[in-house]
Amino acid sequence: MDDISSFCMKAARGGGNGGGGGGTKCGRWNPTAEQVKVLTDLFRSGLRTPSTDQIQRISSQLSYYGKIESKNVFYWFQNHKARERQKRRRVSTAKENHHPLQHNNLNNNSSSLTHFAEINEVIQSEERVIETLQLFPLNSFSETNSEKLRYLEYKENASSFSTYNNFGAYDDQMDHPTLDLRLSFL
Amino acid sequence: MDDISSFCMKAARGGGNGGGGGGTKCGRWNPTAEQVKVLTDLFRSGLRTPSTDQIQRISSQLSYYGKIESKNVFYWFQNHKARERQKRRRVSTAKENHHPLQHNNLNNNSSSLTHFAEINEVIQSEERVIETLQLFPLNSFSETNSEKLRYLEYKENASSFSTYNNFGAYDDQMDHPTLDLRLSFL
DNA sequence: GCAAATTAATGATTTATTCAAG
DNA sequence: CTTGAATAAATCATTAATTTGC
Repeated sequence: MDDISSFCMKAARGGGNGGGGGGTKCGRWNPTAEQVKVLTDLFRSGLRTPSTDQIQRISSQLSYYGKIESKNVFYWFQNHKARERQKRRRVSTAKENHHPLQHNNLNNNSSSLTHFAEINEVIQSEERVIETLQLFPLNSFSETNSEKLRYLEYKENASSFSTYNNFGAYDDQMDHPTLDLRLSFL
Repeated sequence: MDDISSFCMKAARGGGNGGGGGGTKCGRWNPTAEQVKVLTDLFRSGLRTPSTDQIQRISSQLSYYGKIESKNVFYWFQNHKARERQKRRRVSTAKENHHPLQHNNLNNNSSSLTHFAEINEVIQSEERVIETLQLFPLNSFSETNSEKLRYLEYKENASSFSTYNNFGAYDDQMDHPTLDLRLSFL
């Protein structure tokens, strides 16, 4: 609880911070433009999870441009990586019905599985619920048979599988299919 | 029988992949965010090697979100499982001699952080970064046996890190830099 | 022009996973 | 079955941008 932030001198507000200047804002690391540039270049070059050694070197080098600690470098890569991914995901999603779980989860007795509850909630949006198609019927035929099948089949029949794949139907808005993702083996 | 893959229409390339966009890229399956989410949730819920039956149902359901074939589902699980394992293996490569040193460190400015593994980059589901790069070969501080620190340590030592608000003196290598930050690999 | 108020970015923490070892 | 190692996702919190009223 000894919070360091207690004795950080609040320095010049506004006017940007001096890169290597004297401003010692303590609250949190505030990277300089040069620091950000180098970090970004490293990231773009493919570095995503620098090792300790790398972090220390980066930090050491970047300290020339201003105050910085190793942990800042670590956090920067963590955040940048995560947010780039986030950004990509957002972009790739055309219509995201991302509804926070609210209430009634139908009468699924399988709601004991938290993940599934979430999945169901996400997929079946509030608007409309059509038909429930069970991915994993509780009374599915012997899973033993299914397991032994394995997907070596796919390699052989890869082409034939694609038969029933509709393409072109994914663009228009159909009713939301409801995935009933209860696993039979659970 | 009828091979779909033969008549996939080459559509708009670039412009992101449309999750629900119209592009019908044929080259390879490009999962939408929703598809990835459902698959990931299934995986997290314990599904690792879906049966043929399961795969078909999953594919059928996911086709609502975009083009998909059963084989894609199959391959996804194969790849995801394998890559998760790979990732963990890489991380725990040097874990052989696991010595817990979550104790008070930070005595040595350089070696307080210890434990390591060598992950320069981990492959993400969508992103690929495969090049290995050296950060700053100029100063070959190879004294570190490439021991990577676990950054949980940073959290623990956060207070100690922030204790030193000195900037510049934090690293023993204060020899300024020459700013030779040219990234050797750039 | 300028600050107070509001919003957007992003640094820092916490939490939930994964595989693998014991 | 439990625990260790190590994230990555989700979240919290603080700083910078910006908007707005004067």
